[in-house]
Amino acid sequence: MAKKSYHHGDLAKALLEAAEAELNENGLERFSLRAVAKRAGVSHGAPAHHFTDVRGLLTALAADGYERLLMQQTEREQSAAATVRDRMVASGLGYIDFAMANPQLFHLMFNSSIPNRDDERFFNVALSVFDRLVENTTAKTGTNPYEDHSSMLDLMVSWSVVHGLAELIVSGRAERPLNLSQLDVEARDRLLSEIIGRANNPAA
Amino acid sequence: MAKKSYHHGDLAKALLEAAEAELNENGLERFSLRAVAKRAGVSHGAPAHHFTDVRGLLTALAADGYERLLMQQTEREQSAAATVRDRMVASGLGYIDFAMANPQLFHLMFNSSIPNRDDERFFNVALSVFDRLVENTTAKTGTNPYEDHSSMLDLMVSWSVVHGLAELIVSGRAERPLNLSQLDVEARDRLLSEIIGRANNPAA
DNA sequence: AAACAATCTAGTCAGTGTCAAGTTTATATG
DNA sequence: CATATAAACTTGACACTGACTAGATTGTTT
Repeated sequence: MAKKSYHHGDLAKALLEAAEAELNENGLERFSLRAVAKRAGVSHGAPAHHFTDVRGLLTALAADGYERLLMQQTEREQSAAATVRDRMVASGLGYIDFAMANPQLFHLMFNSSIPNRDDERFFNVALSVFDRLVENTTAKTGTNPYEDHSSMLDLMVSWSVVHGLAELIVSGRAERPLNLSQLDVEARDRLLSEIIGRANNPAA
Repeated sequence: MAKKSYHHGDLAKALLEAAEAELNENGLERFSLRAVAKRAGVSHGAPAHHFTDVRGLLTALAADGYERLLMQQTEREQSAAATVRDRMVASGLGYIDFAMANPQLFHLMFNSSIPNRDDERFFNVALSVFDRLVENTTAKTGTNPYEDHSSMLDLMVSWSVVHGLAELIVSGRAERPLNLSQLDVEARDRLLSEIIGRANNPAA
């Protein structure tokens, strides 16, 4: 805990926090490992002892992101869970919540080739996000997507519309059609729920 | 045309081609302006005279990408245009075609903050991609999305599912659920059409 | 033929990530 | 308790990056 000692105490954690702060301030494209080290009050060579290289650090940060994404979905599902279909929509809103609250981290997790997908923790936590989608789809369609092709197509409809919405919002492309920035939280939720809901309609 | 002369002839074009080749080989995250210059057979300072800086070069390349995206959509629409709804799906398939054929360029266009969106050509050509979506939606719903809120929601459903699908495919995340790599072109088209079609169903 | 502008080269600068070697501290072992 | 060993951290070097400057070369205009 002592800040002046040669050994930091919990540098790994401090580096992760510094990395996220740097990410939010400068974006992934201007991300600098040396700036992270400086922010954590440590020399530029120090991070290597905890994360090997910049890829290792950002892989760990991205894995943390997936855990928080899952939490955000859980929160939404629990607070607004009535029907199975409502829970599906709520899960999607949690996904979009996370993206809007952590755009740079979302970008690192989904649009970057920097995180090492073979990293065990990254792989497992990313898979559990997909697993949740499989569970919700199973509850909605009554069949396991892995066993029923049509159910898997429904899963991809749900995932695609939510992920696409998140991407279009985060990149600013949804602003022109939806004017999200001028809406309060409730109106925004209703709007996004309506879009997700329309995409998830049963076949006509 | 003479390669040995001091003046290149059409260095701007050559740089764009070299940039795309570099992009495809190394990806956006390892993209190097100096490597582009070397590939074009020119010194590392030369590109500045045509594109100011690396951002200018990649903005121009991204703008080219939007033009080609539009062409790919037009091709699909013309070859498979029966009903209005079919044309909508075809337009989406063109979008995905482009993404799969040019994953790195797609990434530059949609997931990067490098291109300057205030650049006039970039802005206009990106807008015309959206305009086409507005036109198709108008034809499908019978009302202009800018005037009818419900029509705009339909537009966002269409765009989100197609863009989301493209992102999930390009990033490799659709492989586990869909096994696209093991399908031939026709089967893949049928599969993607089915997903896009389901999302665009009229309200139940 | 001469002036001028456009094009391109070459050198320099601050900044990047990684690597190797050395220093300091914590921990385990006798 | 002393000492050996491992872990944590610093420092300096290296090749590379994009941008900037000054100067050399060429095409165009007058």
